Amino acid sequence: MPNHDWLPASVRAKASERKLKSGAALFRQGDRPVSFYEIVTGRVRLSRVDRAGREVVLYVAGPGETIAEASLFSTVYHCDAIAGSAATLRAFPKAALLAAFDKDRKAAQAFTATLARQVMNLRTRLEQRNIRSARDRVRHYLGVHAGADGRSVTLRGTLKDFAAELGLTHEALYRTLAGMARGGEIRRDRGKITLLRAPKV
Amino acid sequence: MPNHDWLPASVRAKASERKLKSGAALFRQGDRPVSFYEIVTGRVRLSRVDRAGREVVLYVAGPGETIAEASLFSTVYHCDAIAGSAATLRAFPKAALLAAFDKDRKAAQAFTATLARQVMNLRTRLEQRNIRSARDRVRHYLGVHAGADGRSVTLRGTLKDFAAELGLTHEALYRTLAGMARGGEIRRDRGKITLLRAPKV
DNA sequence: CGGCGTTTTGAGAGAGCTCAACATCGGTGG
DNA sequence: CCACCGATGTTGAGCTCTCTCAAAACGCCG
Repeated sequence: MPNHDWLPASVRAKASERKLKSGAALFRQGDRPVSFYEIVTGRVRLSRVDRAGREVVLYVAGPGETIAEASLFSTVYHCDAIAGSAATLRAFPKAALLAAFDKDRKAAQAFTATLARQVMNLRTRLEQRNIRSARDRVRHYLGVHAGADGRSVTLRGTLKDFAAELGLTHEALYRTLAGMARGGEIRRDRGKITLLRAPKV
Repeated sequence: MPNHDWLPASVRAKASERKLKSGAALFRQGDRPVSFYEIVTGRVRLSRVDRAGREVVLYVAGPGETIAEASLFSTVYHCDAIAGSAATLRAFPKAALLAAFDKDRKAAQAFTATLARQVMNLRTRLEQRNIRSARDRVRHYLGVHAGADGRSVTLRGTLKDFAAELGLTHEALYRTLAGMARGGEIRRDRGKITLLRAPKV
């Protein structure tokens, strides 16, 4: 979800880069939001600490994803943001963003549209996680992400990344893909998966 | 997430009720969006049909949830909406909504804020689904949804509903809650769960 | 060549799912 | 008031599937 689509130039001009070491905090619960962040590289996890002192991870965001959208509309962060690896981020000042939305209705609408799309994407991923079977989960993914031809998907990262996105261990995914390929359901060639025939119901 | 918060009166006035029989389509992929819907009762599933003719369910929406947010900003629906049971919906004309946002900046911002909150909620639920252990999933839920005192949660619906929200079978949830209560970790009294002590790591 | 991360395959165990039976509760009507 | 009924709540037993731990082949880069 590249944000270059909807971020007005006036805001993009005010963006600043920020680097975090692994384990460093971008912000803490209770801090006042001053910026909105896009992750360029690395991972940042959003988490809360419960009464017992245990960390509850809410989300792990990767490259291309944004965090703290909702905080744009609230006065404090309601969770911590901690780098899970060395990470670089782009920070967009909250004030500049809100000002831009106030002046530029198109920008505001584009931002809203982006959020609406995110909502639908997240719902789709949520539905996927309801599927227990690794094979059906892969099928669901292929059905949702198939390209224009409706039969092939190009993977962005490694298979391990793919496994994480599917919420499976990489071993389970390897086995599942191998099994589907053996059964003639899919074909794999370096980062691309093609649906060969309908899975037997 | 009651939408009464952000829907301006001018739009609410234009809302119309609509009833669907089980299996009836609310809209089909490719249709032009004319309305934005809130589900009052029943279930509506969003799905696509892949080349092989198999239905891929993207999401199942229940009472209180809204569908087709993103379609407000696009010219065609990109999935089907089909009633999974007898359902009643409230329809808000797309044109009225957009017009209201254009006139009333507060309404537009409120809508955006609602979407932003939804994004965060969905991310939280997504993270929860990454947790395999039923017990840890319950703990995560309690940690996230604890009330002001940080130790108690009041369930809205039945335990079966709770199980569905957690993505567990109701049997697994019964057993887990019983086990946690037996171990002195929580206390249950009709629809309310209280955290008694920190779970042993 | 040597090291590191990804990909792949193996074996075993645990945890939740499935099927099944039963208890409980609230509403409905005779 | 009681019998009936459906839905929720509860417990039992077995099974399947993924996770976990382990190890080896493969590819890439210094």
